[in-house]
Amino acid sequence: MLDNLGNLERSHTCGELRAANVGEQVVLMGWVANRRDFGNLIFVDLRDRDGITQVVFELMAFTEMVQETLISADGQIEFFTEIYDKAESLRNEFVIAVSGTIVARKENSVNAKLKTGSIEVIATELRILNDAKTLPFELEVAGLQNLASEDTRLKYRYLDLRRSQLQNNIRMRSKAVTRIREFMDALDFVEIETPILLKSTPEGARDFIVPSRIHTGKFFALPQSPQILKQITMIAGFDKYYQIARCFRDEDLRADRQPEFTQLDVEMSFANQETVYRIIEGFFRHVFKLIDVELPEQFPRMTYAEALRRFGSDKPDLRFEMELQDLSETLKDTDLEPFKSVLKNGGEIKAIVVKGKADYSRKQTDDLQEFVKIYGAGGLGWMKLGVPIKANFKAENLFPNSYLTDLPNFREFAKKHLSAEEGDLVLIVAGKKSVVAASLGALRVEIARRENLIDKNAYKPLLVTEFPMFEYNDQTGNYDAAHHPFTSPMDEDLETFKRAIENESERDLLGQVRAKAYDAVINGYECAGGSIRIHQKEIQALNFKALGLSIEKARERFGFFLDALEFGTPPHGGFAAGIERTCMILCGTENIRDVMAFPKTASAQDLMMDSPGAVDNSQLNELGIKIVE
RNA sequence: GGGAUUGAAGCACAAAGGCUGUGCGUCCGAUUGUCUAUCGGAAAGGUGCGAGUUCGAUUCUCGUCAGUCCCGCCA
Repeated sequence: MLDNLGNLERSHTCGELRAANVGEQVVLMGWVANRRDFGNLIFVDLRDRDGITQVVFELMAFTEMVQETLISADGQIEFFTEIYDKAESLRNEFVIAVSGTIVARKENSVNAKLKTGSIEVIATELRILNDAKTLPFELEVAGLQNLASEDTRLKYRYLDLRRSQLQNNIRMRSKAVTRIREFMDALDFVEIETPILLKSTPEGARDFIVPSRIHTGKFFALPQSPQILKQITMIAGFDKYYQIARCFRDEDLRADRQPEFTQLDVEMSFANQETVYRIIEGFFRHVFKLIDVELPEQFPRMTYAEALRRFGSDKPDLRFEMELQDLSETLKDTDLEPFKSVLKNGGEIKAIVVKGKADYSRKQTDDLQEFVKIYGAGGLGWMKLGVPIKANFKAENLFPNSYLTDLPNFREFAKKHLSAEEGDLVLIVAGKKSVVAASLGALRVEIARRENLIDKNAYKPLLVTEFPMFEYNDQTGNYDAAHHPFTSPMDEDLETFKRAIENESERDLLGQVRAKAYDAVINGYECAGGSIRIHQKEIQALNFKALGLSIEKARERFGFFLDALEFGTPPHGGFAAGIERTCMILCGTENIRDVMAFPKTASAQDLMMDSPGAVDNSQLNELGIKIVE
């Protein structure tokens, strides 16, 4: 029934034949994407990784297209019963090999939708290399409104991956990684592999842990990132390190987050921020050429503080405006609640102006109200600068002196303090600074999405600099490392840093210390992050103290690293870039699963292989592990 | 840990407190210029699972499972 491949070899892929190939004998192999049966004439769309080529099977060779080649010299019509019967038995996703002649299609039967649409293959031999069951879902059909649901497609991931979109994405990713290697190699970086089996350090994200059989009761941990090891390659004198490194974090998933992911991990000796920025910029510039996008030689820069102030986010999407505007000063004497008490408690009042959207309905603003509540905002103030002006708060309380007392004066207020015009919608959030930033920053992005304000062809990179060194932890009352515990404070803030540590009463100064830490942001995605590290043990010791980590604890966790730091550590720094997030932008998708061959679901399962799974008791016994119910 | 949302034939989707249905796919037949073709016919089989309300639930309620998105989390 099925044929053997035998010694047949493929001559072309299904995407490369053109009018110039007319007359050639070719051998194509691939999958049957579609079959159109006309009784004595069958068209098969043959698909491989490269594209689709139309193959023609005729019972009798008498069309004008093939006259010259297939009708015998004496004018006898040739019948091709055997091959034709075979062609009739073809079904979607059968794997076949076709030998045949390339002919030009007549002008009126050219298919402009196909790269190969000007030609077709008249089959002279057909080998059915494998059959296929009817697929559990359709791959790609013209007019198909919706793909099968994602869980079905994830279960049959190998089928979903046949779709051209995923094929293209995974190929793009491969090209990107190749380009990265080219780029790093040309700059004399050394690719060094670091262990996957590491030691757990209870900092940061949850570790995935791996039990040791030989050392019963002890565990390895998978790397959250090769941070310490890459720093050690600097101490080891490699000067420039890189790795395409798999990282593992046992945290909840998001549209752009999976428990395992890949980073370009880079570290350089004798480098300051500028040195690293040049590599980051160069790397992204090089990779984005894959999609014919020329990123600027120097990325725009913005401090963390400025990003938060203007955009309410440390990863602002610069493809659209709608910046946050501060009304705290303007309204400092207001009597209007809750603005008044917010200001009294050290909070702030900020607003965004949505151009031309004064016609938002009550339902729409209610929707937005609910949206900001997700981020902890108490509510959303709004002013619709239409005719008449509408607002969900009263003007007479807004200004204590009441030189503005009626509604039309909102117009002047909005014009003067927010540059808002007739027809605009003003949205206001008041509250704790962090809540205002989070809610209004998210609202800014949400509205841009809803209102289609984002140019899909724009690519806006940004370097966000001067990240804070520490984050206050409400739960423990301590300051945690905002980046990681080896990040260097900024030289300018070194005095503050020391004072905060030496005087218990000035501990809160830690919140003001800035780090030599930075992110690269593209289109609102954090695509890379890094820092200059501490290379002197005194500063490192101070930092542990700031983090509330005793010398003993620090030694227990990073003793080997502290030792290493004492043997002549060069100044060094680096970054890690998210391969998936970068590829998401290159591929124009908003979902990380679209750039990973075998992703997991939002609940961290693999539906294809059904992992994670149980293990045999014998395995557990060998590891000395008991499952507690 | 929490919130939102979805779950009906192989796939997608409409509908409605009482009968479910449509498109695609599948199968059979016809068909020599289609491009996911056209025409005719057929099969298949059901509202994730459990409980409750009800004369009656796919619809309402609760729980649970699964997908997606988000908050928390992600040094």
